[in-house]
Amino acid sequence: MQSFAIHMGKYKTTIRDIAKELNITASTVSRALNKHPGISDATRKAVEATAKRLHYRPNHIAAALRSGKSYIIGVLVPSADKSIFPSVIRGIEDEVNKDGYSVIVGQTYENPDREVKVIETLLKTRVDGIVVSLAKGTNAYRHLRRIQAEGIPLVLFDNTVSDLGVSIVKTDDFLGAYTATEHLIGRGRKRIVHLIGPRTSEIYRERLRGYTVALSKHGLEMDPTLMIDCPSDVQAGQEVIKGLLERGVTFDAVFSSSDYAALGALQQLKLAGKKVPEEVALVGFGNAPFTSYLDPSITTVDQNGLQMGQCAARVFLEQINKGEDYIIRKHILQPQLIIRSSSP
Amino acid sequence: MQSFAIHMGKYKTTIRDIAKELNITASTVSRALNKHPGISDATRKAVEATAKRLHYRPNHIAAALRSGKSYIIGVLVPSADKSIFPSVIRGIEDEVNKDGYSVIVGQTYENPDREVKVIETLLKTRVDGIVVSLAKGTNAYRHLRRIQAEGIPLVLFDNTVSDLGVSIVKTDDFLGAYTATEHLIGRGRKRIVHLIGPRTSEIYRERLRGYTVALSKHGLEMDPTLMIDCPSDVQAGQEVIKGLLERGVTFDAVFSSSDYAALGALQQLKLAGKKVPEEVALVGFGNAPFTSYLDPSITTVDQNGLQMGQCAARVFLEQINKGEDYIIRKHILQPQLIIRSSSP
DNA sequence: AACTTTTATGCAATCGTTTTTCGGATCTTC
DNA sequence: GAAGATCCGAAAAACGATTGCATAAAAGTT
Repeated sequence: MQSFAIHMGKYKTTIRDIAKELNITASTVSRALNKHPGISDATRKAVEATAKRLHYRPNHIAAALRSGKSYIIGVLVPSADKSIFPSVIRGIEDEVNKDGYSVIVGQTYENPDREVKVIETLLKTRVDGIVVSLAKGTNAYRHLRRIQAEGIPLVLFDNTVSDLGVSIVKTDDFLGAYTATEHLIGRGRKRIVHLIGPRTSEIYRERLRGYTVALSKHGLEMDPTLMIDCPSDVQAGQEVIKGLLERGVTFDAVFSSSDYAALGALQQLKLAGKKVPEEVALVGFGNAPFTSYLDPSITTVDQNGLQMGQCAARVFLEQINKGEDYIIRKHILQPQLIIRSSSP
Repeated sequence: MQSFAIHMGKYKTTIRDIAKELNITASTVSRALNKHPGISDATRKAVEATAKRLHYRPNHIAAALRSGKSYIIGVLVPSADKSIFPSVIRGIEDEVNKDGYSVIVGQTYENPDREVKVIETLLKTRVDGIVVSLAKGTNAYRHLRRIQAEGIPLVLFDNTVSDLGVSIVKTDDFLGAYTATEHLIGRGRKRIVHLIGPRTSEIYRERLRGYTVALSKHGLEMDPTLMIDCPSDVQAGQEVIKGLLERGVTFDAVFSSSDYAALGALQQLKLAGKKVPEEVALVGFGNAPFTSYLDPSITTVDQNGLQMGQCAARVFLEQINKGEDYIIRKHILQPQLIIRSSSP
């Protein structure tokens, strides 16, 4: 039977099999395998040896059921392949893997309804914690409260909501935008267009605030015709800039709240024969990989997704380990302005 | 107790609670919830109603333990944020979500040892299937055989290995490379450099073959000095082209086995004052997002990651549903040449 | 009315662990 | 050599669902 089992591989050896082999009980095997104190070195070694010999593979599911810990955490992002999210996910994975956790990634595709649904399936899977960057359109928070109510550690990152009594890790969007705008002002630009992202999300409201505060601090006029709502994609950036040029609006710089819109802006400016950076300087936000490849390469604000992910993971692990009385943390990460050819 | 429970949220209601409430047994509740035949409509409705009222949430873990199905599948890729993998993952997710599966993504970072380890943890998690794109350096397949031995559906995609008796979904790399090379020849190019990717992976061997067959088919000389091994990253592309230019090698086109190396090549050519495409035409492989943003935008071979993901997912689902006697499938997807400014 | 069949539910075992409780050795210590 | 103390390990009860088998009631058949 046994060698048959090994050959077929279908039969799974359990701790009971190990126990039978050694004439001890399953409980002893369990404790030996988990290095509990109160098990002699001799039996522990024996158990480990036969476990190896029988190709024992622990059944996480059974362990999860009994102990109530699945060692899986859910990470919910708008899109796993956009913006900083790939790096964030990697950062989280790297960090939690060390403690034996696996990661299930869910994507909302910026759809609030899907956000609710995916969280529901994560809860059914009995994940040990949930790390979320909200969809841009999310404005109700029942699903998040439910997570809290279940007593499951919840960490928000990047696109967050403040007044929920939950741990948060995010970029200092205000500071990033402020620094970027000030940089343009320092280069002598007076009429700076700002492409505002979807105001439903705190991120873009903060970036807008950074822009306006920088202007007023330096005594520059705040012209509403230069502050334009613009989704975070290439096409939208193109259209907005095209509209400005057609209407004959004059401007000498563009600060876009996203790299994608900045790219669209760049394309449209080149098309219209405007020299970048000579006639119009350009700054994006996010340090997307392509920004450094463009011609000219574009100045942008780096958010360090890897670090954000690691930080979020550590906050999560802290909550897990502290249990009931964990402390709610707010980590505001410093963004960094990366100056490139579009605003030298 | 109950209202307290609802408020605290910590107490999880189980099927037993529902059963007690209705004076029936847990088995009936289970069957009602799973829409088994042989449960009257009346009790099914009643069960569903009280389930809702008590905020019942099925415990996937318990179900998984008993039924042996976790409804989780593992997807293993070199890096979730590179090349076609983001799209592939999305494609897989979209498809398997429909059937109630969740996805755990593992990353190998192109490290064969890590590949073995991650597969081991996926097996411990008792995933219902594993979908893998091999790391470039992988050349032993014990870990894959183990998956097969356990009787767990395995699907390889993109970077695969043929002689393992396992389902495969991949791009026709030969055809892609052949088409790309022929395209350059058709534009009158005679001395075409080929940047060969890591030959440990079948992908790059096939692309090389496509290149050579196209040359010989059109009676062009096969010059070894133009066929250069080159890792798939920007810097390597830069270095190789720089070396060629310094050594005074003449060439009028570059066909790179990866977009990243192509990008490096482009940068170096521009730096050296070579006009692209006039003096040197350029074709990449993979249709990475940035290729269309560059100046000039570069011609490349699109692999349609989304489709590949969906296809892999469907193959997997088919295996799951067929059970023991599933058929091994090989899907070879047609790549598409996308002609842009770098080789108009 | 006495059967067979169908339908709807209950009973109890099971999945593979973890964990609490408890009992029996072995070892101190006076 | 007896009373504790100390260690190891056994027994058994969970965890929350699924499922084969049994069975009672209802329905159908002649």
